Amino acid sequence: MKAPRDVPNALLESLKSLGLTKYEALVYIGLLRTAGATATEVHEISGVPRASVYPVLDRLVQKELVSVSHTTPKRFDAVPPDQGVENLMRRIESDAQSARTALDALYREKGPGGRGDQELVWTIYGEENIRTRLAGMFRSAERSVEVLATWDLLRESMLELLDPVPDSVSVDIVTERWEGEQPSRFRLHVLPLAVLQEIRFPADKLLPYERSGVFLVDDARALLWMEGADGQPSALYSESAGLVLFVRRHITTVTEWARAGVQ
Amino acid sequence: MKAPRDVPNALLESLKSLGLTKYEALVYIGLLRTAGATATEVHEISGVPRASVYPVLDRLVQKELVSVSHTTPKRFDAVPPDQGVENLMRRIESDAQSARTALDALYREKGPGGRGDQELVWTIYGEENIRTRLAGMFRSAERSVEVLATWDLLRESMLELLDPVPDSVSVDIVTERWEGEQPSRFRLHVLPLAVLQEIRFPADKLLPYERSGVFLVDDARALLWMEGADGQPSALYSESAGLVLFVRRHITTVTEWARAGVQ
DNA sequence: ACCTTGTTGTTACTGTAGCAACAACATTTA
DNA sequence: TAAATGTTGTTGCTACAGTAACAACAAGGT
Repeated sequence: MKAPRDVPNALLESLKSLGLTKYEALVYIGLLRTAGATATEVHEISGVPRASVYPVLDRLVQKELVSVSHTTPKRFDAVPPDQGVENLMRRIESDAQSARTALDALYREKGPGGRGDQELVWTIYGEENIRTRLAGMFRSAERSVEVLATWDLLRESMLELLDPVPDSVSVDIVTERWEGEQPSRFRLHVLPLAVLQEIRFPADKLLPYERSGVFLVDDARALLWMEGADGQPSALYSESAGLVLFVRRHITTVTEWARAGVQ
Repeated sequence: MKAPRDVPNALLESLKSLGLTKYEALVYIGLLRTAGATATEVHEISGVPRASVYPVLDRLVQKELVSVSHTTPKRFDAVPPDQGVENLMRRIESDAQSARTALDALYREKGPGGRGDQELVWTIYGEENIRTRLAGMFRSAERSVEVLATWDLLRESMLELLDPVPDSVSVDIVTERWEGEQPSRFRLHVLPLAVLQEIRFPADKLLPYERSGVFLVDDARALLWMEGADGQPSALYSESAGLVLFVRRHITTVTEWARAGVQ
């Protein structure tokens, strides 16, 4: 009779998000460590009240995580972890798939119309979301793409997104340094930009170096990539004249300053 | 102001298993159909109480499913469905991954020992689980593998599992027909087996044709593949002398009958 | 200016469902 | 009989579902 050794809380949370309850997780974990246990043994190992063990085991069998013996008393055994997790994931994947198609049908009903994008400033959370928004901007560029960003950000997230930009579109990139081959496709400006480097404010406090950047397409759509101290990226996107003008000025001014050696 | 058209219940369930609540699902669906809606509009579209809309939207932003504008009043927009679903799946996948490794660590602690597999009859649910058990049996075969199964089952699930059987092990396969090339690796017995074909019982009722089969390894470990009328496969596995002997007799008898033309 | 009207965003409260936890009891096995 | 098994019912708890009310603010009319 092993002790109901306590289980890392993170593991319980993970299993919960796979659709298990606390008890189901505890019982499954307990069974992994003891093959062929009776219900009472499961209770002792997992710390789950004995009366609750029976319905929990039923559910776990239903979810294909444990198998049952035909003895009396019944004995239970856990499916190996990698396969058990896969059994759970299979259901979720299938739900995800059907949700995707059903949602997509609803989504296509409405055209891209609506005042959605005009004259509003949107905040976008999550790197993935920002990247797809940027990809959409670049793909639909008609005249110009202007980029002012830290090298870290460019290298990690940007360069591949710039591939789909049509050839007829001019691409200007401003950054503080460049490693590796310089692509001829873009007009590249490597400038020692103070705004892109470490900053002290107030004078005695060093602000952490962040990945950041601004992006302007066709002088009409702008995106600001920000990154909080926690490393969570977020962005502002807008087609409003106000923000576009601000970004326009920002890029121009910073470039001019750097060129003039103001630093 | 569109009607809060009711949403297919299956979709709500799918989204719930991806970690959303009912309200979160309704609001997200509503936003997919109306770009840049205010909180009140979201309330009208989704049918979610207006007061509940605010915390729900907060959570959706947190989960990277919607973006927010910086106007007053705030306006909200949904991330496109395929990407939204992927944002949800990313979290789940990562949970699954960490769960897998953590569980595996626990799992390896206990050796394969224990009375787990001896003298007990186990029921295994789910085709995947049965297949992995069979794979394990075949892989560890030392002398003989005997298979008596319907052709449907053999073709769909079995043949690839037999690949890892060591060369020194004799493999006997009994089935009611064979399509395609006959492998020389196995001793093959194609016999018109009544047990594997349609059966009437009682005389006027036709039992549905099922995929079924019995498997015997080294005369020591047996697995019975059953399939209920609902098509859900399940299996019995045992190393007990009783069941092994039963399967031993079953295979022998059936083969003898068929050979003698008893039909 | 003032009052009205309607909307926004927030807070508090009630109801409900599913799970967690406990107690008691009938049934079987030794 | 004693011990363990399997079942039922009750209670508490928590997160979500749903309702009501309110302060803050803007627009419009007199």
